Amino acid sequence: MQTLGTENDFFSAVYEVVRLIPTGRVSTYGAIARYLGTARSSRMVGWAMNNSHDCFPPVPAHRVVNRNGMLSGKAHFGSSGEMQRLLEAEGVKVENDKVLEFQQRFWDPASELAL
DNA sequence: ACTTTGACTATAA
DNA sequence: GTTATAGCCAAAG
Repeated sequence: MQTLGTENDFFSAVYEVVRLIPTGRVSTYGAIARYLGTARSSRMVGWAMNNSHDCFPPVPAHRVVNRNGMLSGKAHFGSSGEMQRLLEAEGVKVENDKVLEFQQRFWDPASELAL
């Protein structure tokens, strides 16, 4: 599935939103799911990320963390600390698998894109 | 077609 | 404050 952009699949919708996350910012599964109208499908967002490897353009999944700001999906990246390394490379400080100043770094599509 | 799972979240103790 | 449990939806086995 190449998801050419005209896809209306749940996965594709997630991919688009995640790609909209600015560099140096992070978002949560719940926020994305809620923006898509499926607030209670936060788990599906993560699942979509799992398939994100088949999606193009690549999805910056490292910018998506759980509501607690913890890198819940870091284990799914190639190497240990890969996710954290990417975040730090974008200016997002991470410590103990948790985003520092998460609330400050948090990017909510429902708020940022709603204007 | 049914069961299990999963990168979550909210609530209860 | 943390830890345990339940609810949730959609896809994979």
